[in-house]
Parts: sequence; C-alpha cells; structure tokens
Amino acid sequence: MTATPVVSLSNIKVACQNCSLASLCLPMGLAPADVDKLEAIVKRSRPLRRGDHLFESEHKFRSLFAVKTGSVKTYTLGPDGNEQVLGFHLPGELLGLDAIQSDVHRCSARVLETSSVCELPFERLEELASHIPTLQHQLFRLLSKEIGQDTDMVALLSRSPAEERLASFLLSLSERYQRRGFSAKEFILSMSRQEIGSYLGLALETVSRLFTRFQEDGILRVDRKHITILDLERLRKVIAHQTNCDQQAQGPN
Amino acid sequence: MTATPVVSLSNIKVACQNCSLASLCLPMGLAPADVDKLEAIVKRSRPLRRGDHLFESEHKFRSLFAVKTGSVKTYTLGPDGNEQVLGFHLPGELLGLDAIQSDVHRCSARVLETSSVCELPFERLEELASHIPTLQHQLFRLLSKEIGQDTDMVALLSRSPAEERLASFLLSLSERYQRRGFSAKEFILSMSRQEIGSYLGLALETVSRLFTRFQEDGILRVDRKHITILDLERLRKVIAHQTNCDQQAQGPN
DNA sequence: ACGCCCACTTGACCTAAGTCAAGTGCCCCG
DNA sequence: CGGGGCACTTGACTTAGGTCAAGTGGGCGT
Repeated sequence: MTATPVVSLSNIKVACQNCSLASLCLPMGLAPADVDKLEAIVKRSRPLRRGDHLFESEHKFRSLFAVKTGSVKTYTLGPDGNEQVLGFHLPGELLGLDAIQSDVHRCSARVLETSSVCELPFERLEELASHIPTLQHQLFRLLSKEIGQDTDMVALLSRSPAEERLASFLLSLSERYQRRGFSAKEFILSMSRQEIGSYLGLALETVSRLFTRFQEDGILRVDRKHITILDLERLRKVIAHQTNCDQQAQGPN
Repeated sequence: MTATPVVSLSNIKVACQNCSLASLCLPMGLAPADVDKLEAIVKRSRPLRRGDHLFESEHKFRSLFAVKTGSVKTYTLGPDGNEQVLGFHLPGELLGLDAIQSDVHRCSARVLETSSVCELPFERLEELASHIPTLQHQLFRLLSKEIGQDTDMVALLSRSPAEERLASFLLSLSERYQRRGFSAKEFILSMSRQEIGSYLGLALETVSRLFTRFQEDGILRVDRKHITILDLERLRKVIAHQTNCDQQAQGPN
C-alpha cells in the first residue's frame, strides 16, 4: 500500500483508473499512461461533511476540485450579505474554473451533504497539460463547456418565467443523475428551496408554489426533498415555451 | 483625405506586434518571439459591415475570433424565433469560446457596425499552445475570465432590479472603453434599446424609461445613441444596491 | 421520546416591470 | 429634398412574482 505523503485516505483504493466517473471527468479520453500521470498529482481528502468548505471567496486559488461523491454548491455573498447561489455540482463536475484568471477564488464552495472530492493542484495540472496535448484539449473543452452552461443560464434567467426555470432545473438534475447511473426520474434534492430560489432568481415561496403546482398537475410527486418525475414529457413541454395559449381550447374561464 | 485619427484601414501594417490591443488580447504577456509564432497563424479579413456574420449557430467551429475594431453581438434564437442577445464584444475581446466544447457554434455573432476581426484557427492555436506554456496559460486565463464574466451576469440577472442592470451595463461599457483608450464618460452605443433589453432581460420600453430617468436624475445625458456619463459616482451607487435608506450615518447630503 | 427549530407551505396583498398602444422624430432612400 | 419607416419615447393598464405573515410538520439534539 503506497502511502500518499500529503493526505492519505487509509484504505480505499481510489484511482482515476477505476473511478466510475472517469468518463465524465478530467481523464475522459486520455490514454491509460496519461491517466497515471494525472493520477499522480491528484490529492484525495477524507470525506467532507455538510457545511464544509472546499474553498472560500477571496482566498488564493491553488487547485481545481472534482466532486467524487455527494454535491457541492458555489455561491457568493452580495453586498447586503445575502447569499447568491451560482451552481450545484454533482459527481464528475469540476469547481474553481473561474479562479484561474484572477488567482483568487471568486466564489465559495460548500458541500451540501457528505461528499468526497479530488483536488487538482492547478500549476501541476498546467505543467502536465503542456506535455499531454489530449489533456490540454480536455481542459479547454471543460472550460468551454462551463461557458456554454453559464450562457444557457443567462438565457434562462433573462427570458424564462418561473415555471420554465424550475422545469429546466429539474430536467438538468435528471439528466445529470442519469449520466451518472442514477435514476432520471427519482432523486433527492440536496439543496433547500431557498437555495434553488437563489440559483433560479426566484423567491423561495415561488419555488414552493411551483412544486405544489407541478404536483397538482401530475408532473411530479414531491415529498419534502424527494422528487419523483411522473411525466417527463410534460416537464419538457413546460420548458419548450408552453405557448399552448391558442393551441387547444383550454376551457371556459 | 480621411481624417480618421484612430485607424486607417487600408494601409496599416497589421500585426499583433504593433496592435494597440496586444496588451488586452491573446498576445498579452507573450515573449516577442512567441507573438511572431502566433502572428503566423492569424488570419485577417477585410472589414466587415453592419449585419455581417462572423459565424452562425450550428455551424462547424473552426476558429476563435478577436475583435480588432468595431463591435460584435452574440445571440441565439429562441424556439419562438425571437433573439436572445448573449453579449456585446469590443476590440480585444475573443468570441467563440463556448464552441470549443462541442465543435459547433452555440450562438451566432453579428457585427453591429463596420468592424475588423482577427481569425484564430483553433487547431493551430492549440498546437501552438502545447509548445508555448505562456500561451497555454493565457488561453486558460481567457476562458476562465469568460466564465467569471458569465457568472457575474448570472448574479446580475438573478438578483438585480432593472435600474441596477442598466447601470452595470453602462459601467461595464465605460470601463471597457477606457481600457481601450477611449473616453470612459462618453461613447456611442452601437446596439439598439431592443438589444440592450434582450441582453439585460428587460423590455425595450423599460430600457428607454431608465435612460430617461437616469437623465432626469442628472446621472447621464442621453441623445439617441450618444451617452455621456455626467455622474460616474452616482451611477456606481445605483449598482451598490442603493439601500441608502437606513444605512449608517453617511451624513445628510 | 419529546419538543423545539427551521424548512417549507399557503394565503393575501403589493409592486416592478411587462404589454399594449399611441405618438414623435431621425435617418435613409428615392 | 421630401416621404416613410423604424427606433425610440411615453402613457395606461395588467400581471407575474415578490413580500409579508401565519401556520404546519419533520428531523435533530438532548
């Protein structure tokens, strides 16, 4: 058993090679020999518990983090002190990409439930990338993907009504869980209504009312944090700009 | 006799080396020898005219583009066909970063006024970056910066009222113009009220009313597309969550 | 096991901003 | 140089969603 000098997680055989997330995460598409090199710079910590920070805003940027299990939220505090949630991160997703530019974290990252993460010291990662073109490419892709997602979020916030925002959010979770081998139709929300609202630019009461409405409409079953998607198709239709107005006779008003 | 003091297009020796934007653009921080190598892969086109496309959504991604003069908007068309503006790009700014991931453009880019751009074939850029660590780093930084800006936009859209959005927008333009050597206090908007509204998630009427209000308040002078910032300090205060109501003894004005 | 707290729900009301509808005048085109 | 369209302004009205307030009940700590 090789003793990793920095942080040793005693007995678990953690390695990118046999990590189930390898196909989603940084190693995606790398030759096995290159994965080994990547492997060599990854630090793994003991599991973090709800409320622990991966990093905090204003602190020096040293590493990217990849979620291995659990979930993490990123957020900033507005001038008035209240929290603006910027994103929720599931296994296989990278955090800290916005800090490369400034060398300082621009948001804080806090785990929402017991989670484990991999730490990727960025200087070493860059060094490695300059020797492994595939890794360089993969990093460019990951950064680009993040930009695309942010752009989608901008579009969602600037033109969609509350209903569509929540439906988008749920579908995004559904798809991401599915890609990770979990159920697309049933999952536990690790974040509060407040946090969902902040993320979607809505009041928590609005989020709550929408959950109720979706349930009444038979689209979801909602039990506290336990969500069951009953009608995926209809949920998708909510997003597709439900311009049913003139379509079907909606009945007498 | 063209009296354009800034740039005359036909006869300039166009080269990153003597481009006034070099310190903002990709070459930033590169050794002169490396700038030459970068130079070698840059394609420069004749000036584009208002309405011309740099690229269109769904088209194959081949190159990044850097604005040299003029301005460019990026946008997508919603399912209902109406335009969602994603950004406005000034000289020295890069476009197409979101397409690296998918190999396909996710938005369209159209010039708002007569503009010139540099085209950077991405494959060659990547190849170059793997030999020039500084360039690789610079690319990571640029992508990261974009992520940070998108994040700022998400925060703006999800929690700021209309007033703050427009003030943010104007201050962003002001700062960007200033860094490019133009006046921070006086500039011409190259985009319509409609486009500003789309970008900020507001109706064009709201944008118009806010311009009027800012003018009435003595913060701006607005003449059609000609904006003069009369009171930069107060414009900043609009953003700073103008909760002047109860705030600590700021003293009566 | 109990009770308290806090996340959530639900209702009533209010407001910021959207929509609809006229203007107004600049700018471009003939 | 004159007409027309289009970008913009302005006003009246509507509404989605925020705010405030009052429950309700699940889960956690003792």
